[in-house]
Amino acid sequence: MFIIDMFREKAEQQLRDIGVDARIEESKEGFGDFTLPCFQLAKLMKKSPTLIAKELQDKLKSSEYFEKIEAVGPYLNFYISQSKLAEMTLSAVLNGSLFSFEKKEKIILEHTSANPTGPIHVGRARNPIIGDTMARILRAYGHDVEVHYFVNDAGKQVATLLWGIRNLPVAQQYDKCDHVFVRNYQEASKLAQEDKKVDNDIRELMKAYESGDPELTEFAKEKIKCMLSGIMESLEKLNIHIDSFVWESSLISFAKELANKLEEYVEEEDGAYYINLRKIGANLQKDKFFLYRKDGTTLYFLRDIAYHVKKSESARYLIDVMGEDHKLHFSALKEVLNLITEELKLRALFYSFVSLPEGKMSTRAGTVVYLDDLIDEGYKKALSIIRERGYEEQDMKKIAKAVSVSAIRFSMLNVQEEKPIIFRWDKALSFEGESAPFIMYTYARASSILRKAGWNGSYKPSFLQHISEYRLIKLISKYPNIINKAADSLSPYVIAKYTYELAMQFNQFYRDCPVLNAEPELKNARLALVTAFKSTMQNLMHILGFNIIEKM
RNA sequence: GGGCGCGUGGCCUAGCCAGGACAUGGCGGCAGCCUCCUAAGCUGCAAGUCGCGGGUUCGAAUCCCGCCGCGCCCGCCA
Repeated sequence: MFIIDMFREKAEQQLRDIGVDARIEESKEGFGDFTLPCFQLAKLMKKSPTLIAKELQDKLKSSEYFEKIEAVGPYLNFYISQSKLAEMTLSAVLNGSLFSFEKKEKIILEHTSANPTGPIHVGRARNPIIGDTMARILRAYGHDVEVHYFVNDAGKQVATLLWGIRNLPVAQQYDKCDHVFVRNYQEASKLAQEDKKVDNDIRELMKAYESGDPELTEFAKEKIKCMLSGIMESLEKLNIHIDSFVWESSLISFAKELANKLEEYVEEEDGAYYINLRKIGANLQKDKFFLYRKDGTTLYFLRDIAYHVKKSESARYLIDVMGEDHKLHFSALKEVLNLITEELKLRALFYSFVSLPEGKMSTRAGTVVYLDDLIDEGYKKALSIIRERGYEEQDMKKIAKAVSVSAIRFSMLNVQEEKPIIFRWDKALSFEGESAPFIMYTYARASSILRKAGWNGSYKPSFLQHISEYRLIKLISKYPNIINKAADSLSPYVIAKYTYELAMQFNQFYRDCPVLNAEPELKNARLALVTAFKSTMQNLMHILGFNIIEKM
């Protein structure tokens, strides 16, 4: 059981011992640690809540776990024993048990899966950042996570890309494929809209490709790999790593087999085939989900079903990270999978879009900020700030890189996933206040103290009496609860908020409690706390995908 | 038109699922703090009809109903 829950349980036990069976809540700042509002009891006992609180206070004694139990108006407040909490928390951190969770399930988490038709832009970047962080959270919580990227090399978009590369001049301004071929893709899709013949050519190309034309397959493979490596290069800069790429084209024959198995639910319209979800009892805003075009080529819905069935063969728990535009698709997918697979846990982490102040991001309209450019700008900005502080050249580069990468990740993680984000340069690259550099700076302060102190490892927790010490300890003790919450609710932002809060609390401690100049016993106790903070922070920064640096 | 989500000081944001004590923090603004462990930090001040209107409740930012605004979706695209 997590430390803080143990204290809660002890408080509830003390209440049960005097015949009160109630759930206590966490207090607001300044009212102890736990509280029992007595309004409900007042109704039952037909007495005023204030009187009840007072009576309960008189019956309860302070204990090993609670140093004070006090009635304030209609509330009964419990104050945790500071030395007990300090003792338990510090030892849990220092022996590592605070950070270790029991082994859990095998999970396949899919994120990004961006079409390999152009560079990742800021609008899309929320997906890999959320997805990668979610994977790190689940791992920290004890799950065995495999991260997937579903490569769309089978749809119309890709046929358009291939047509564009074959039939239009290839620019040479960039060295990365994604920045080069995106122009061909843009131009090709524009032409396809204007010219029926181009559209037809692209459809023919798609048909030939799907039927397995060897020369075309080879060409496509090569180009898509190059696009993908450009995308991955961008993602790796942000410490985002994919374990496994699954190519859609490899699933086409399997997808067709599956479609046959679903025969009884499939209907035909003008030569195209769809699955009728009403027939399987689903109640969505749409019943017809098409599996095949009338030319016999497969559609994304069918291929995605096939992909999920494949995944379910190696993991019983699947998580998809995707934009809110996929909600209907996902609901339908889930309905179909219920027919085919048993005991599959399939969950989605949806996020809202990132737009620009002037509106939606659109590659074609040119209203787009590429991730590569954001990373470059961040690096430049960080470097210019550091230059004024006089570091060695190689340290400066390392710090600038760490700061920019972490700041970009944090700015995408620090908002609830379902809230839309309007991208602003100054906010995405904010280095002050609620930001990654603030967190990193705080960590560096702790590192600096420990570097100078040379602690021998002994400490007596009872020396930690200051309110700022206590608040820091209490926050550290909640680490497992926070990981638990983020993992179960699939909410990376919970970790971002907690990490920020922890850093903030350390800064209070830093201001109020000098470490190096303290009396020996107190100094040792504080060094234990600083060490505990640093370890906790290290875990959190790793989960957030920051570059961890000791000095800045 | 229907479905899903969002609406909290000038701007951004937490709390909402599991209703309770003065609504969390940041940015920006104003006023301060480096003979003392890193000032990317810290302190103080100004600034809020928690979109609007009803309801439930001893008590509503939180739950319910209705409305308004914004986003996304309702493709033989992915």
